[in-house]
Amino acid sequence: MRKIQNREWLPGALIPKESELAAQYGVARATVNRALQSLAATGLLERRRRAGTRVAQHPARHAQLRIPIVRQEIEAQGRAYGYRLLRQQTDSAPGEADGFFGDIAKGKIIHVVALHLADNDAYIFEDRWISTVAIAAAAEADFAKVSANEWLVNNVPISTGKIAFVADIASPDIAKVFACKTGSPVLCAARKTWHDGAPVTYVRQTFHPGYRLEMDI
Amino acid sequence: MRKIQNREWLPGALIPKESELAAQYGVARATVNRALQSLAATGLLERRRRAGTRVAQHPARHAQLRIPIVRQEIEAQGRAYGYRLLRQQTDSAPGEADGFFGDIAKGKIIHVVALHLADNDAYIFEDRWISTVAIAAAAEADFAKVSANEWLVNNVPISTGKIAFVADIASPDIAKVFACKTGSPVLCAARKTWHDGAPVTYVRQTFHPGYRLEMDI
DNA sequence: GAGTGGTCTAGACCACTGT
DNA sequence: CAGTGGTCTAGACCACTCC
Repeated sequence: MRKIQNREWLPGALIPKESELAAQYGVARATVNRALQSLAATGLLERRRRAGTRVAQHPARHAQLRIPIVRQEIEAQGRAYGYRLLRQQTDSAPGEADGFFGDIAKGKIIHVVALHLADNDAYIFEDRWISTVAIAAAAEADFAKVSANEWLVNNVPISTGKIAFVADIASPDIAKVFACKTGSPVLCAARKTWHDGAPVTYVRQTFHPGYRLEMDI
Repeated sequence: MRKIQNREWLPGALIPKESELAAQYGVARATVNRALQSLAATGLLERRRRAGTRVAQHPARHAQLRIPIVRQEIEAQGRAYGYRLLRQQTDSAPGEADGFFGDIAKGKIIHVVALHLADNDAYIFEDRWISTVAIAAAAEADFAKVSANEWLVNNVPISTGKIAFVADIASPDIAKVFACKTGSPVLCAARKTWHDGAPVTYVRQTFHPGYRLEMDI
């Protein structure tokens, strides 16, 4: 890393092979290997068998985002977490989910609208659709007591997912929730999760106006 | 991972120690160690010396965001990348950078305003401040030919940074650039980078309306 | 086909931290 | 202060892929 930062090894340059570095630094090759793999994971190096290891052409590093678990995020700020269920009903898949739920029947999807609070201030407004096909137990869950977020974490096996962040403006309903003007800019996250290839839940979270999504590079 | 997904090991549970797993699976402890470290890196496990390894209470996995290199992102979509310098001048630090540049004198900061284009459509509007204290060569650079982004990548040692995403609304100027209405919601990224503890550059990028920042979980 | 990185092993010592 | 994970070593074999 020092040699890359000092530009001794320029972007695109081929660096010595593992065995040479091991000899130069007087360490075992396994140690060199772990170091180089670690740098490759952050995007500083590109490695290919037989072709060797090169300094990345665009050594922008990868950023890691810890997906915010709402309760933890709020409590980490020293604020009191609150949760309020606004609506829970069976529903059809939302148009914006864009085919996520495939042809799952109307009665098989639960629609939960809820609000996460920090010290009684609205923090995140959440629209969530849960498939009872993938998660049969969800049909009997009472999301008034436990947030759907936490219920799913505690009852559903780990799944894969995709998340997208977009900017939106507060609709009149959202503006009322956050006590802001209609048209205020708000950050939204749309998240889809699957388990075993089956759609589990689609969530659209609207963060309070002024929210900053921060991460390290 | 299978045992966590099948809920054999529940969230919060203490799992066997490395040496036991090594015996169970008939592999070396170093192999178990690498596997567990890998799962810990994705957020599925939490490990502490002496305390052992536990399944994470909220096993939401970490999302990795590849910071978009603008040219690559656009070309990956099969669109032609374009760059236009709108303004370049020495300037003082912007108020929004919030003390990032410390007490660096007014004449020591270059302010570059530029536009990244995809097939001649405005894609990202960029306001960038570069410290010539950290990067003396920047004073002579001509950002009309090369984007500041690429110039920095090719001339500045790798640095650390922070990035924040916020939602904003298009100002009249921004709206003109993107040919959208004033007040349209736009996603913005504010990025600070340091080298050797010294501030290097502060960038505020405004993405075109409708931009989605996507990542995998 | 040869050379590179990928991965594993068996063993060792160390650092941290909970009891 | 004992037990856990963290890290290193020396050696080996394998998989891939470029020439």
